[in-house]
This record gives sequence, C-alpha cells and structure tokens, in this order.
Amino acid sequence: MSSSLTHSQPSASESVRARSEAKRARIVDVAMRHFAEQGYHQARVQDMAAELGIAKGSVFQHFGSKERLFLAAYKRAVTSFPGWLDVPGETREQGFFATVRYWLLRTVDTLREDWVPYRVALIGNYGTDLGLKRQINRFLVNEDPYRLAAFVKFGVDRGELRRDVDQDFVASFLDWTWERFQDALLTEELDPGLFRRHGGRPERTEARIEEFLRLLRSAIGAPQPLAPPKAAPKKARQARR
Amino acid sequence: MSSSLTHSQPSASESVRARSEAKRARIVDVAMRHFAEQGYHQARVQDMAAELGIAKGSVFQHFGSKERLFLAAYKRAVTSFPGWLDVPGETREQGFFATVRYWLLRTVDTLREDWVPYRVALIGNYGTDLGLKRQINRFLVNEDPYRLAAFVKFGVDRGELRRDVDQDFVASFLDWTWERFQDALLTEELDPGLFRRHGGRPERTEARIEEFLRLLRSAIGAPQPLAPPKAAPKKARQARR
DNA sequence: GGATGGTCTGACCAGTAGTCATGGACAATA
DNA sequence: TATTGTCCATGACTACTGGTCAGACCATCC
Repeated sequence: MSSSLTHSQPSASESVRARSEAKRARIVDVAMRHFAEQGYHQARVQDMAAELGIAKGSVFQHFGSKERLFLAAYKRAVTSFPGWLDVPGETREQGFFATVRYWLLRTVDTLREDWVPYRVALIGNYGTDLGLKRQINRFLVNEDPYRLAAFVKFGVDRGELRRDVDQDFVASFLDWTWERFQDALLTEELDPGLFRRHGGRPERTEARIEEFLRLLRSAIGAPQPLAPPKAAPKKARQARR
Repeated sequence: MSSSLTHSQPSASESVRARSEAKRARIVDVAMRHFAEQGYHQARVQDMAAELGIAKGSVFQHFGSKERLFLAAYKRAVTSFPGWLDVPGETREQGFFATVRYWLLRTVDTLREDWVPYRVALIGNYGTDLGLKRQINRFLVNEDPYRLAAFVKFGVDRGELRRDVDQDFVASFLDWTWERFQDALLTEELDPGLFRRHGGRPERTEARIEEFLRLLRSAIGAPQPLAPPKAAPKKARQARR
C-alpha cells in the first residue's frame, strides 16, 4: 500500500499519517452507521460529512467514491466479526457442529447489542449493485475473513465431516445454508419480511436451530456419527403437526 | 384504478384497455433488457423511453416509479420461468431428485439462449435496494411462482423426502441451496467472479451437479431410500446416486 | 361538430454523486 | 522569524438522474 515503512522518519510523516488514518477511521465509523440505518442508496454522503463536521469534499478526497467508502465500511464490518474457530475451548472440543450451534445461538444475542456491522454486511450481500457485489466477493474469496477453510479442515480432521465430497464444495454448502439461515433468523426480528419465512415465532428460535443443525449434519456430516452404543436417546418425534 | 370491468362495454373501453395493456407490455419488454444489461441503477429510464420512441414521462405515467417498473419486469421474468413440476412425464416419474437434476442440467442450456429473465431475477435477488427486495420477497411468498410447496409435497408423498422435519423448512432448505448453487453454476460463465467459487472448469459442470445432488439428498432425502428389497442390508456405506 | 376523458409530451424541478481551484495549517529549512 | 513547500479541507460548482405537471393531443361518444 504505502511506503511509509521503508522510511523511518520518526514523528513527522508518521504523525501526519496517523492523523490521516485516524480521520479515515472516523469517517468509516460514521459511514457504517449511516449505511446500516438508511441503506446504501438512501444514505447521503452529505449527511455523513455534516455529522462529522467536515465538508463533503473531504470524504471524497479520502475515499474517491461512495462505492469505495461503502467497501471500506463493509470490510471493517466483516473483519470485526470473529472467525469460525474463535470459540471457547470447551465448545471447540465439542466439535464442528457444536461450534456451528454456538455461533447461531450467539449471533442472535450479539445482534441486539450492536446490529450495525451485521446490517452493513447484509446490505453488501443483497442491497447494492452487482458491480459492488463483485468486489465484495473478491474480498471474501481472497481474505476468507471468517476462516471458513480452516474450520472445514478442522471438521474433516476430527472426522466429523464426510470425505467423499470435495472439501471446497462442503465449505460452499456450509456457507450457503449458514448464511441464508442466519439471515432468515436474524432479520426475523430485525427486519421482518425481508426473507422468505415470515411467520416464525421467536420463541421457537432454538428449535429451529436444532432443526437446521439436523439437516446440515445430514448433508455434510460424516456418514455414521451415532453408530456406537449410545444410551438410546429417545428422539422426541413431536415435530410433525 | 379503473372500473372498466363493472361495465360490460364490448369494444370501446375494452380496446382502450387492451391498447394500454399492450403498451405496458412493450415497456416492460424493453425495461427487462435494459435492466438485465445495465443493472438496476445503471439502467436509465430515459434510454428505455428513447428506444421505445416515447417520452420518459409516459413511462412514469404507466409505472409511477423506477422501482415499480423494475418490479413489473422482475415479476414477468420470474413468472416466465417454468414451475418445478413442469417436467416431462418421464422425468416426473423418476421422482423428486431426478426432477431437481433435470432443472439443473436444463437451466444451463436454457440460459445461453435467453439470459435476460435470469439476469433480471438475479438483480432482484442481489442487486437492488433492501426496500425493493422486501417487495420482491412478498411477491415470492404470496405467489410461489415456481410452485415450490407443491413440489416438496410431491417429494414427501412419494416417500423421497424425510418427514421428521417441518415440511416448510425442507422447502426453505431446498430453496436456499438450489438458488445459491444455480447462481454459482450459471454466473460462472455468465458473470465470472460474481459468486464465491471462481476456478471451476465448465466441463466439470455435470460432476458438480451430481455432487450437489448427493449433498442435497443426504440433507432432505428420506433416511433409507434403498432399504426395503434386500433382506438385511448392512448399512450401505456408499451413498447411492 | 362539440364535449369528454384518458394519454402523451417535454420542459421543468429537486436533489445527489462527484470535481476542482483556492486557501489555510503545519513542518522543514534558513 | 520569515520562507517555502506539501498536504489537506473547503464549498461553490457541474453533470446528470428520477420524478412532476400543465397543457397539447387524440379517440371515442353524444
């Protein structure tokens, strides 16, 4: 990116640089909120500048275009999320699907505290131009911010995931279903009507999660995970109406 | 809007109505192409009007806003697609997953002939505002244009789908995975780089489809599709195709 | 012919992303 | 302290778009 590291100027250009960096960060902060609250197209660069107490032109001087500003906000939002394997050691020891469950349960709670980054990610995934989406995708492919690949490898190494299918494909499958399910789950309270199923009662959330995990395990789990002599768990069959 | 249907005037208001309808149809036709080629935001209402040889104002008179114009285009695109069960009787008899395979194979070919409706659908799903997406979603929920519910019921009735999970949830799961896989598959040649996996060789398409079907069948298929005939099948390890 | 109602028009408006010449703040130098 | 040069903030400005509307236009109906 920059060549600041080659020169070891102590304070001069360094502080200037830090100053500029700090300003960029402030702008991105405000931009995230605006994008999250208004959506990409409704958000006004002018409003962000006003809130920051700076001129609109400054924003463009720093980011060049609204698209790139959003991209910066998107990247910050996504990189602020933890990776798949950033779970308590205890959960990690319980394995792959326990980790998936952990995140599903956790995300619902986390969301209530701070939904801004999630909303920005959502907008990046569904609510911008296809051109922007292409750049977003490139970022996701190159950076793998959630460390999905390592997570799948983790599952395979533990023998929890099937090996008769290309590992990348398993990762994709997890990615697809996880993302859509999470969106359905989260937007249910955050933005009702945005995704398919509209009626779900919130108190059924945990049951839905277990249902999802069952399907997911069937799909990508290793063939016989429950073969050995477990003490016959009485599978409650009350699911059917 | 108008109360023409209450009066049974034969030709007068009827022909006017037809005329108006025809014009709307022409506009939607052109709009579809423009949206498909340029994307939602890059497409200019002015350009569409110019191509049609009419004034921009007329477009707005008929549709009120660009959003509603796109919505009309989207609806036409989606309803132009066949439903899940609109397959040759032969395929239908082969069952649920054979039908899924049929559509996966078929869509790739169909796309090359006419990619406009597909592109419009894609833009509706990923490349507009969240507000528009909400309306799109409402349409999909209310109309179920692909007859997904009936298709899933078909699979359940045939005993090909598992019954221990809510039927709606199975439908959602199929919807999610199908859509993402299809997008990945189709955009691979149509728009490389739009979705996650970028490297796939086109000649591997059929293999990928079989891989997908295997995962899908594991996820939502009935537990033991190959149990009955043999006396004591020893837990077949190999997933049957 | 004249009245009537809907349709088309294009000039017009409001509002936004993006530009740029200007000027100021600040650090390095003398 | 004065000078100089670099970078950045500024806000007036442009280009262009979606959207509006009063009136022209036109087909139908008395």
